[in-house]
Amino acid sequence: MSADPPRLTRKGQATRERIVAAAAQLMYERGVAGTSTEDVQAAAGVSASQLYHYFADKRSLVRAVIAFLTEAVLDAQQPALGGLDSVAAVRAWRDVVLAVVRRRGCEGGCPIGSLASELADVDPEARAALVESFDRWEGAIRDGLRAMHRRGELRDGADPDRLALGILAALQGGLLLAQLRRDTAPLEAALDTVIDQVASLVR
Amino acid sequence: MSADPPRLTRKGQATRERIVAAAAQLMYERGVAGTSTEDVQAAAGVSASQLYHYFADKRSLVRAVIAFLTEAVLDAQQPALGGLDSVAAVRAWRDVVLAVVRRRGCEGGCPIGSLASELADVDPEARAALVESFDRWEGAIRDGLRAMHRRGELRDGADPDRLALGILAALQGGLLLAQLRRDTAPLEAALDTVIDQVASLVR
DNA sequence: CGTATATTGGACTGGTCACTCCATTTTGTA
DNA sequence: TACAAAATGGAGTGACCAGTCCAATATACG
Repeated sequence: MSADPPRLTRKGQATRERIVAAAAQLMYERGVAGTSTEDVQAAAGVSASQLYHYFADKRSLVRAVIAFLTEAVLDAQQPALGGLDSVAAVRAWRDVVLAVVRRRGCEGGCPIGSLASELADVDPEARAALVESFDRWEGAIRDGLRAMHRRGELRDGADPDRLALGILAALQGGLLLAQLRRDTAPLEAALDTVIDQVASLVR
Repeated sequence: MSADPPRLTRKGQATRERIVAAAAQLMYERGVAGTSTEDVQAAAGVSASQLYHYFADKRSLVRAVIAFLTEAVLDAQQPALGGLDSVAAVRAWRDVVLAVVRRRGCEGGCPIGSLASELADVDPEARAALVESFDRWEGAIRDGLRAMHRRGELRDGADPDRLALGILAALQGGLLLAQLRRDTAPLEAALDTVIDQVASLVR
């Protein structure tokens, strides 16, 4: 499908990463449309020819940013995200997420969610990449709940897959409202509501 | 605070509304940054001087669009949104929301939520307007749950205000995931999870 | 009817943006 | 060391875009 990528020198790799990191930061703060390639050049300390040497166009830079932010977001939740196989673990993860959000003063929302909202209907390739990002996130939550279910800790009627989706959606909606109101209360309410529901399904 | 608004002729009023409706449609489909004032002019069939006769600048047009879409979104959920004072009523509202989303093929997400994500951190006035929009939405949900609580239909431990926030967040997150995946399943899972939680708190 | 005011047409502008081009320097490797 | 490929500098380009300007027309109202 894709042609062979041009070989990258160590220096080239470093430059490329600097560009992606700078772009990710700016696009998170101002959105993709609000970030010009010139802004990225200035922030990364590179010239136009460098940026376009490593990326075919702005959209392919955006795809690299999606990959970069996906790793950053999932990493920031580790190790809590890795073992969500008890209500206590889920509540601990909730606390980790809230700490991250508080640290940045409720600004910025979810890096992946913001990109998803902006790009879902205007950039099909970005959308596909974002679907994959959310699949990984959802998968991590689902694995924990499935483990609980397998061990018989959840009632038979409970559907761990749907609960995982419910938790992820509550997180995204809670983050949006927290960003808008500059207050973590909506995020706390959202997560606690779905986590209480999980708890109520424990035998 | 604001100067007296220039008087509008019937014709002027109609022109102004045509501009707002066209802008709302385009900004919903492509985002605010993705919609140029020239696009709006073409879609509304007006000239640049007309647009800038009725709106000081693009940002004030955006504020009008927020008001317009807020009414549209809340209206689309009536009368279901008005009487959410039983679990059955909440589930009926859920079905109304899902019908709306299905009708548009899961494209577009939430008109207000999308604007919130794009504007929360870059346009303080827009953010304030969007906070008000969500307050109205949340208020409608909260009123229903409070009525249930007042009538003693919810357990004493239940907090109707937090539940209302949880429902709104689940809706927003579910809409985002549904938009991204082009599938209503995430929205159904999100809403059902929080609604089941409400149901589990009924005496 | 007459006049003040609202509405409209449409060309124009200064700035920004994504992206290109070509020359030059640096790096990997035989 | 020599050479091919990679990396970089930086000016340039055509398109687009928010907002302006002034003249012309339509409308309200005394």
